[in-house]
Amino acid sequence: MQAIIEAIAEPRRREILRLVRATELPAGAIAAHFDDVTRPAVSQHLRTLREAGLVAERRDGTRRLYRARPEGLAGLREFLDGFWDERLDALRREAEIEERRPGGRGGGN
Amino acid sequence: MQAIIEAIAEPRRREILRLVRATELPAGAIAAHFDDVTRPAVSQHLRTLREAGLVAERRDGTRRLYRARPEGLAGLREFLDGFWDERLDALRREAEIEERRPGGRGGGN
DNA sequence: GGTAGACGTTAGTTGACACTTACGTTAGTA
DNA sequence: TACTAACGTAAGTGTCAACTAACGTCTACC
Repeated sequence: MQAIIEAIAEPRRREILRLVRATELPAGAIAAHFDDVTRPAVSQHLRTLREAGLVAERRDGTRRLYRARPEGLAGLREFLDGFWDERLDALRREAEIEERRPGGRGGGN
Repeated sequence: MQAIIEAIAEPRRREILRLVRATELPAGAIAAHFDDVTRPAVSQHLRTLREAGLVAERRDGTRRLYRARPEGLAGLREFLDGFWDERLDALRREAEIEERRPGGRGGGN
């Protein structure tokens, strides 16, 4: 969970994710897409993404092909959804308490 | 967008968000919840969260009350949803291309 | 007006991390 | 085997952010 958020917190890694979102790409092609960063730097980003479960790696000769793994974002998505759900639950509880109060506004919206 | 992700990338800030998710709390009460960090540090976190649109601030005398603002997470949610949607679109396009190929596998799943 | 309480802000320090350069590793090829 | 291509890895460097200590700012209350 922490690894996932830290991984996508870096703009460069989000850009990499977009590159391999639809197409499988070798590390070299990914690195060639950036003209202001070296290949080893991209390699390190790919490692971070892989350890966070956000990309899958496949060997093909001397090349390593990467593709996005959207399931890896499931944890983050659940965090967001859960945040919203529990927020709604809290508001609902407060509304019920309000409703039970003598002279409560009753019907409200 | 970048501000939102950086804000929730810090574990301490996520904990603060959970604290004010259902209840409105003054800064002092939030700081008192942590025994390994000083009050100014919490104050700085609250500023970061506020600038990212994740919490709302309300004055009450000398106190400042904070509450979560789930709408602030909408941008991040859209990012995740969009990521999934475009991924599915890409897979669908590939499937169509496969289908048009002479001798293509046709209806496959 | 003076005092106290509840905060935010500033200056300075320290640890983490993104980056580069240099090197190591593996697979294809003559 | 020797050579090359496509990578990952290690060591070192600079920058940024989370933290603390000290200070400044409001508001309530006497």
